[in-house]
Amino acid sequence: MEEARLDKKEALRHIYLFSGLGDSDLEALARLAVRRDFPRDSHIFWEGREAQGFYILLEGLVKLVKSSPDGKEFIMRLVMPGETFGEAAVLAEINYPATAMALEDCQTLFFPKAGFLNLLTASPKLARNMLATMSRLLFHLTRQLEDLTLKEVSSRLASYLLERCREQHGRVAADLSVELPVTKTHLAAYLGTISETLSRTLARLKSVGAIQVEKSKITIKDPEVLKSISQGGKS
Amino acid sequence: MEEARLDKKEALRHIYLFSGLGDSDLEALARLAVRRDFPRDSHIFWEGREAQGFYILLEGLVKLVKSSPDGKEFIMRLVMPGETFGEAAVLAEINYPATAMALEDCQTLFFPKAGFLNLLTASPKLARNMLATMSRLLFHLTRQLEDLTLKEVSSRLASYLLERCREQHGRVAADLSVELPVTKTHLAAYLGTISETLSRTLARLKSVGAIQVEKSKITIKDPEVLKSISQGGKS
DNA sequence: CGGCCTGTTGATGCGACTCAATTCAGGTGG
DNA sequence: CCACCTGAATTGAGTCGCATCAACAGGCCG
Repeated sequence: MEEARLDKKEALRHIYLFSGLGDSDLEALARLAVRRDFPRDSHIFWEGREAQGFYILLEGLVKLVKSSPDGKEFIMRLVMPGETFGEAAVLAEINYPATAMALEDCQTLFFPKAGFLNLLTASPKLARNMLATMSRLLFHLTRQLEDLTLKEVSSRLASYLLERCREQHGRVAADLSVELPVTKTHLAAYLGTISETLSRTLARLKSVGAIQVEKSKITIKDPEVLKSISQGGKS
Repeated sequence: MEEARLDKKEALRHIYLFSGLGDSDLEALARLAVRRDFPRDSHIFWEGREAQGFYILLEGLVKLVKSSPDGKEFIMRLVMPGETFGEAAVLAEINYPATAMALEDCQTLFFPKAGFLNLLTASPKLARNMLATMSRLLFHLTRQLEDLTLKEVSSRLASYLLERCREQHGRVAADLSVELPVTKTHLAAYLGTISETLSRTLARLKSVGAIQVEKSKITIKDPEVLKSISQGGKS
């Protein structure tokens, strides 16, 4: 038991949300955290349900989705290891705004609402980190909103590829490759479209020499063209 | 000067973000706040600029917009008196995510970033309020994202009307009227469309007997039909 | 009166979703 | 090892929603 808690504490140290916290805070968080694992394709929480707490993803891949009555679904966010999800619902009296589902086998830490709120009032640093985290989320959502309303699919795809490239290599240049973290069908749902359209759009980008596609690895051949398309230039 | 500060302090008491704060916190906030007024059609801040601080709208109407190179614009949010805007950029090291513009003559209070961050660490209650505010913003944005990706214009319009009705009357029923806070062109930009399409959609809702339109006052005639349309039922 | 802005209505075209058929890859079991 | 099945990806044809372009009516104000 002691060992397990120490492990948890060390793991927490490397989570962005908890960076810079003192030992006593980390210890309290470790005591609070509950290990919860989810098999592939299982649901972690449902949109509209009362929030019990939030999660940190240790290992695996999670999608946060909105779905419409007639079966279509939109992926709000893909959660990668080290990131948190379900935070928003903990802090206001609101329900989970989306459904969370494990796309791979997942290991998470769960933080119950009440206990976490206590820690939050006790630790100004934690509160600051939380505010920063939520600000970045907000920023991300505004970007998505902008893209969906003002840009067409080819622009959104180009933006996505450039962003991923920057994230994976720190820069954008010719012949750098981007590995898609999910299937193309999922990517389509993330970009607010459907797999058929994504397929056609990828083919179009390939035909103008902007990219090269093999399986789920996409290689950027012409960054300039891609940038121009991402800014709304017609493809 | 003393009088002015006392006035400011009293005004702050009724802002949601500051509710439940102690006198000393309010006083510090009042000392920090700077009165800034903006004439109609003037810009308050620009997307992409470094955030200096955030604002509380005391009087007037503000739109937060994203605009594309080719002139189209999308209204992220309409800010009403008592609400804050520009908060997100203060807490993470990010720039303003949208442009703020006064749609009417506006009176605001401005809170410089550095000073506010100090207060934030000193007052757990303020931090909690801030987190709750941002959570609600996040919730609102996720709803917008959902609507834009999964619903068509008629559904979005119906949702908007129902929401406004609930907000203005506390309930939804036949013969309740909704007063649009902005021009129809602005509403169109808020719903992610253009004025022509909005005009046609309103006409269609009117022709099926769901609503009645006079100037900027819209009366709900058939709540059931409206609800059905808002959930994606074809109009 | 003559601009100017808002709103409405019509005709047209484009982007993207739908439906359907086919191919392909991965995994399973005989 | 091959036959089989399932889900993913691709491609084509048809349709629809909505943006675009254009013309015009009404209200407001200098």
